[in-house]
Amino acid sequence: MARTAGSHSDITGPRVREAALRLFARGGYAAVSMRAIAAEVGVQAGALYNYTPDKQSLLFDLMEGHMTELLAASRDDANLGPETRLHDFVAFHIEFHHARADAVFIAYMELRNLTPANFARIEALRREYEDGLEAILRDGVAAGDFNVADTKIATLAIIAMLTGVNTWFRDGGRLSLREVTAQYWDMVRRAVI
Amino acid sequence: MARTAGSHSDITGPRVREAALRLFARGGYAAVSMRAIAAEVGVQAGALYNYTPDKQSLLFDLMEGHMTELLAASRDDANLGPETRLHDFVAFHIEFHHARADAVFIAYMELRNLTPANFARIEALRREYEDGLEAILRDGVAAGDFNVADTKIATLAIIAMLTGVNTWFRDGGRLSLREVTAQYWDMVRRAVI
DNA sequence: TTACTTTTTGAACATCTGTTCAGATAGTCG
DNA sequence: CGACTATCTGAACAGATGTTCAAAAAGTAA
Repeated sequence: MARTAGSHSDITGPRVREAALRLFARGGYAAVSMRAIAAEVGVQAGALYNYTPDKQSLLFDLMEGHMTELLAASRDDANLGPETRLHDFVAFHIEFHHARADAVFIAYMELRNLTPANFARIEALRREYEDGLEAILRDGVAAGDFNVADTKIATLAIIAMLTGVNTWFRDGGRLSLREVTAQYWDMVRRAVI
Repeated sequence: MARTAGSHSDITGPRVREAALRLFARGGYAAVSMRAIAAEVGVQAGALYNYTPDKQSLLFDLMEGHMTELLAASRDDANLGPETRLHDFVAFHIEFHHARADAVFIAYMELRNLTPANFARIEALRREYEDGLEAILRDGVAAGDFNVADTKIATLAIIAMLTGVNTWFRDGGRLSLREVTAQYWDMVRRAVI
C-alpha cells in the first residue's frame, strides 16, 4: 500500500497538530513518540514528516501558534479606565486559557524541551503578553487609581494566580467559570486598588 | 572490575537521589535516562538498582519526600491571630519553595509521570498542605478579620501566586527575596482583608 | 588469614527511538 | 485516457531505553 483513499494534506495536517497537542499535553513531549502521534492520526510514522521537518519543530509550532493567538486575541483599549481595562484582562485571561487548556499546559510545561533558539522566541512572546498587563498597572498607578509598589511583581503575581485556575477548574463543578472569574477579579481588584 | 574502592551505600544512596533530583528538574523525568543519572553519580547504570527498584519509584520517592518535608516544616499556631498566621504562611511558603526549587519543580511538573496509585498519594499530601492555608482563611473569616467569599478558591489562588515566585526569582536580581516576600504579602493581605 | 557481606561492573535482553527513502497508490488536470 | 503530482507505506538505520544478573572486587569481622 502507499497513498490511502481520501488522504489530503488539508485534512491530515490539522489532525497531526491536534493529535500532537493532545498527546503532548497528556503525556509530555519526551514521553510521546512520533509513532504514537501517527497512530492517533491513523497513519504511519513516516507520513508525519510531510507535515513537520522534525519532532522539535512540531512542538515549537504548537507553542508559537498558541502564543501568537493569545497575543492576537488579547486587546486592550487604553482609552478606558484602568480598572475596566484590568477587569477585561482578568476575564479574558481566564476565559482564553480555559478554552485552550492543552495548549496552555504545553506552553508552560515544555519550555525546557525547546532548543535555546526556539526557547528565546517563545519567551519573547510571553514577555510581550506580560507587558500588556504591566502597561495597565502602570497607567493605573500613574492615574492614581492603583496602589502597586512594583508593577513587574504585581504582573507576574496576577498572571500566576489567574493561570492557576486551569490546574483545578473543571466544567460542571461546584462553580461556573463566570462565578470563578468574579471571585478572582474581586481578589485582583482589592490587591491593586 | 567490580566493587570500587571507597564505595558505600551511605554515600552512593544520597548521591543517586541528588543526581536524579537535579536531572529530573532540568530535563524532565521522561527525558532523563538511568544511564544519565548513573553517569552523574559516577557509576554504571546497574548500580542504581541497589537504591531503587525502578525509575518510577525513584521519581515517586523524591516527590513524596518533598511533600512530607513540606508538611513537616509548615507549622501553624491556631492561637495566633489570623493575619499573623496568614503572614507566616506566605513567608514560609516563599522561603521554603525558594530553597528547594528543583524539588518544587518536579512535584508540580512530573505528576503525569506517576502511576495512578502514586499520583493519588502525592495529591493527598498536596491537599493536606492546601487545607492548612484554608483553615487559616476560614478562621479569619469566622473571626470577622478576613473578607473572603470562597475560602477554597482563595486558597488555590494564593498558593498559585506564591509558587509562581519560583518561575522568575533569581538570587542577585533587582530585589531580594525579603523584598519580594514583603510585596507578595502586601498583595495577599489586601486581597483577603 | 579466612569467611562472609556489600557494592559495583559489564555484558546482555528485548524493545523502542527519530528519521530517511524508494516504491506504490490515489487524486488531479489536460 | 495519459501524464503528473500529492500522499502514504513499510522497511530499514543506528542508537538509546529500562532492567537483570553472574562474576568480581572491596569492606568487615573473627
